[in-house]
Amino acid sequence: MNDPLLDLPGYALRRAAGAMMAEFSRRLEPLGLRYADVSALLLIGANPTLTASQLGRMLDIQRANMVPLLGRLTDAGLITRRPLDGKSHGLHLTAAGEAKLAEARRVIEQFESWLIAKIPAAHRDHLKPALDALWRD
Amino acid sequence: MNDPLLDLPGYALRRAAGAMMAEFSRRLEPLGLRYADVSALLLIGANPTLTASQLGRMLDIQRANMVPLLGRLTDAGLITRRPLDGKSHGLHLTAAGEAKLAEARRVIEQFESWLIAKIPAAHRDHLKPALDALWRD
DNA sequence: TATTGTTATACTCTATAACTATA
DNA sequence: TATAGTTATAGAGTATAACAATA
Repeated sequence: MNDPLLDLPGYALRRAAGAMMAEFSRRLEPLGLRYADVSALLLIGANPTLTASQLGRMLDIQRANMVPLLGRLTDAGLITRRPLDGKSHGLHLTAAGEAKLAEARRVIEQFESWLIAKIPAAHRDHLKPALDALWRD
Repeated sequence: MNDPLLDLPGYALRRAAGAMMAEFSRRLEPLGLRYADVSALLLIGANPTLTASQLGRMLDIQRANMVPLLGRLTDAGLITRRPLDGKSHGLHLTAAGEAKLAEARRVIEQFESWLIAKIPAAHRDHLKPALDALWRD
């Protein structure tokens, strides 16, 4: 079977990302979290009083789509919202949120190690800078 | 603003893939194609008499989800289906499909060159093998 | 028995427009 | 005027179960 897609870096990028995110989601399932939830928890934990809009900009998620995400985390008792002024609300981890984030950090650490280990040593240190050039520049 | 996500290769992979697929989709828009359409056209063009199930396995798309995709390509007059036996159908490009694929190939070529050019030269040759290790092994 | 093509369905993710209230 | 938070909605992508017909 002839597969011309296998020569294309762009296609490899999409398939690799899909495979890795599927694996990451599988590892997060026991925690009852999706990967968007984890990235939000990480940023809220690292930046107390972050607002929903700021968080959305950092994650490149539309304001409107933050609503169900933050609602989910709030319903799960992982975050609270405290008014900063009349229109903004600061996001904060609850004790349960801190605990869940600690669990998530362990999953992340193991997942990232596993991901890196899959890459042949000769190419390993080049992946992160190459990827960063594709989305941060 | 503190962003611990920026240290994670897995996060960079997801964001890079998202950014690149968004750009690729933008470039395909004038052709009236999505990237799944293009990958299907490429594989059908390279493998006459490929069946829908075989194509789905190569693209890692469920059989059921091939139906709307191939229906779209058929409605656009880009492919035809000819019975191979009582239950399988071989997929073939029409003349319009060949022409559209030729256009798509030019878009792909320019896009892939642009993508590669974004990567610092020192890391450039390492990206494809690193990505392949993540989804093909 | 396994596979092909298909229908139906549901869930996730993403994008846009519009509204209210506040800065 | 611009921004924050929200609602509603629609489009994609993806996953599962089930079915009839055929290998």
